[in-house]
Amino acid sequence: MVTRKRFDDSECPVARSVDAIGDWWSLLIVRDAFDGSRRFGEFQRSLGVAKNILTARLRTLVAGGVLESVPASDGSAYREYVLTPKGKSLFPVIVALRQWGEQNFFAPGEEHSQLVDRRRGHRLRPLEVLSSDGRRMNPDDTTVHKISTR
Amino acid sequence: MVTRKRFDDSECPVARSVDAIGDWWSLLIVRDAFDGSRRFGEFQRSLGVAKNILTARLRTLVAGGVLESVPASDGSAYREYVLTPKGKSLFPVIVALRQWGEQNFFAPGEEHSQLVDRRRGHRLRPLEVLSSDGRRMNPDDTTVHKISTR
DNA sequence: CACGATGGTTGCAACATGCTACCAAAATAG
DNA sequence: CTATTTTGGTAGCATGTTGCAACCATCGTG
Repeated sequence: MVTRKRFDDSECPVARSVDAIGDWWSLLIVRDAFDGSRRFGEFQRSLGVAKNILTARLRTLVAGGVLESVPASDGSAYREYVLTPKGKSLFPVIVALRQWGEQNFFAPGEEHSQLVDRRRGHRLRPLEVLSSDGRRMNPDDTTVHKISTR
Repeated sequence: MVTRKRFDDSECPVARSVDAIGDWWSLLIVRDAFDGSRRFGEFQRSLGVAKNILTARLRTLVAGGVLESVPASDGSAYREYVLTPKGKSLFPVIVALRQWGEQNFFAPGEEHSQLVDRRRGHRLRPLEVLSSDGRRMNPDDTTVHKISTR
């Protein structure tokens, strides 16, 4: 169980997100789910994580509505873990992490896995933070309003 | 010290990113840095984290090139922690986490902090994953190429 | 029905985290 | 200049989390 820390009461969406997926394994499980892993054993082999930890993480991800447990697609009696819509909406998070890693942890020319447009095989455009009227936003161009009623 | 796990050898950029910032506190420290926190005490009060843990996290973030320690901007003898260019390039990651949190962890109308365009005070446009030719990409529209020479 | 594969659970050792107390240097008040 | 407070840490210890290995029940297959 990932114990909920001190931010139960937090009004910061980042803190709530981190609370839901912000540990080492959860994010990688979600990444594997995007890459097509569905079965317990697939995640376990792909990640090399201890089985009890994987059990716990899958449970919290299901409890958090990121994954759901469904009957196996091949008709067997086993179950599979698939992304919910909420889980799929993590796509920009995973892409952002991937692009940051590509830019910062690989020497030029060093090999690494790569996320591409399935139809054309091209790399994706780097994510851009845009204002509501489409201007590119750097960190300094933004500020946090502490409270809003939306 | 955040012990490096089993992915030293990984070719996946997501894993390397998670290894650098993928624990509960590091991401929140980076978020606070984007929001203007610079001093040890600022981070500590804002996050409520134990001081020894904060010390360790700041050290690993500095060692990882995400933050750097500079002389205090007010001329005092203390030091401050500021984002490096590598750290600033985490902006889309933080924004993605924030938007995911906003969409999924708050009831409609519930109050929460909000990141806005400083000039106009408007909310930011939701991040979009785009192909190199500008088509919007859903998870199913993409695939992972295991290796590339870039 | 026997046997391997799958998907776990359990117990324990090692490690990371959080809390409290402590401390030295820097700033500040008098 | 001295006393006190603030800042930015360390140190020690209790607790929580993780990783590993062993075990086990169910499923699928021959």
